Amino acid sequence: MSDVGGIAADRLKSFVERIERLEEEKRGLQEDIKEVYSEAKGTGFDTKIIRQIIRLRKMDKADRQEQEAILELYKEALGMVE
Amino acid sequence: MSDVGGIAADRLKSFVERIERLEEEKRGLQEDIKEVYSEAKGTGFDTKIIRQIIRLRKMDKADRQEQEAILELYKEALGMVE
Amino acid sequence: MSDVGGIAADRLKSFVERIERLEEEKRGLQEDIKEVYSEAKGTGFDTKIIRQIIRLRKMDKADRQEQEAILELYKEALGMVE
Amino acid sequence: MSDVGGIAADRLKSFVERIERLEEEKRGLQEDIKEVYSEAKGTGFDTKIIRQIIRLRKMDKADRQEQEAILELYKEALGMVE
DNA sequence: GATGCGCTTTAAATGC
DNA sequence: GCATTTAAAGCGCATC
Repeated sequence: MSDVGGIAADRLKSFVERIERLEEEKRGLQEDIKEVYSEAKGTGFDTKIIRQIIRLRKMDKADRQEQEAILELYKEALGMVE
Repeated sequence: MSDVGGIAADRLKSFVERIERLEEEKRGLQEDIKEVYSEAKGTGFDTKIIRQIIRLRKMDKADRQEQEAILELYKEALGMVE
Repeated sequence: MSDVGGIAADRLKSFVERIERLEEEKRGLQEDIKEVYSEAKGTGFDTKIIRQIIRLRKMDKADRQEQEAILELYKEALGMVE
Repeated sequence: MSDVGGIAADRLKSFVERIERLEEEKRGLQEDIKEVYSEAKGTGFDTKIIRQIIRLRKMDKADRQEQEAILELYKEALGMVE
């Protein structure tokens, strides 16, 4: 039986291993994503822009506009606009 | 057919969607991991400890690999490999 | 004297330590920067926007315009503008 | 005097400039580090090896700290600290 | 000798 | 506010 210093060692080990396995799979998907970007790049696309596109599609439109408004304000404050 | 402003819109769209799909799957795995932590917590484990164990195991592994890599480099440096 | 397996151990050590010292200083500056951001935040500024400002100031204006142009193009290609 | 669109322009400017100055210094240190690597290379060392040594020393240190942290956690878990 | 590419490192953003 | 995750920069390398 597996009680070590009041800790259920077997259960703990099981949790740790499950997590490690899932993380491994996750890493695999990350690789896949990287490959798609590579492929896109190889086809002549700019991956940085693709990333932006994906981010924008994720982002709520209202949020986006607010962000831009604040930025404008700050730019004005610094005389960065004519 | 799909050329918009000089850009192969179809291909671009395909890349974007593939990435989004993979990211979706990744998010799913992330959820799973979170659930395992929850479960562990529900069983009375401290997730902070579990996280640290996992980090440590990862480091140990990386460490070992580094050690081997450096050994290789030295062997090369000393002409011990052809 | 310090020749170990054909390697000038003393010299090597000296290089390593110099680099580590410089990296230490660099880390110190990074801390300082973080503190300035904290202070700005405490004064009510939005650090995310400050970061953007700094990035923009760094960026060559021409680059910026080109980036925007490309982004526009891609957005059009995906029908993200009306 | 410095209120522009509701923003304390002077303060903002001051923050931005402080950060830019610190970043400049940081860049200087980065240069220095690069030079040390160059010098080492000029002396016949393989910079790849040096980088690996440094990485390894960093890891060892982090590892040690992790070990201690986890030990602390376990001690806590076992009620060995007040 | 320059350019592009991939990888490592560093910075920024997100989520708890 | 901290820890994790994601994005961008910088660097060295290989190639032409």
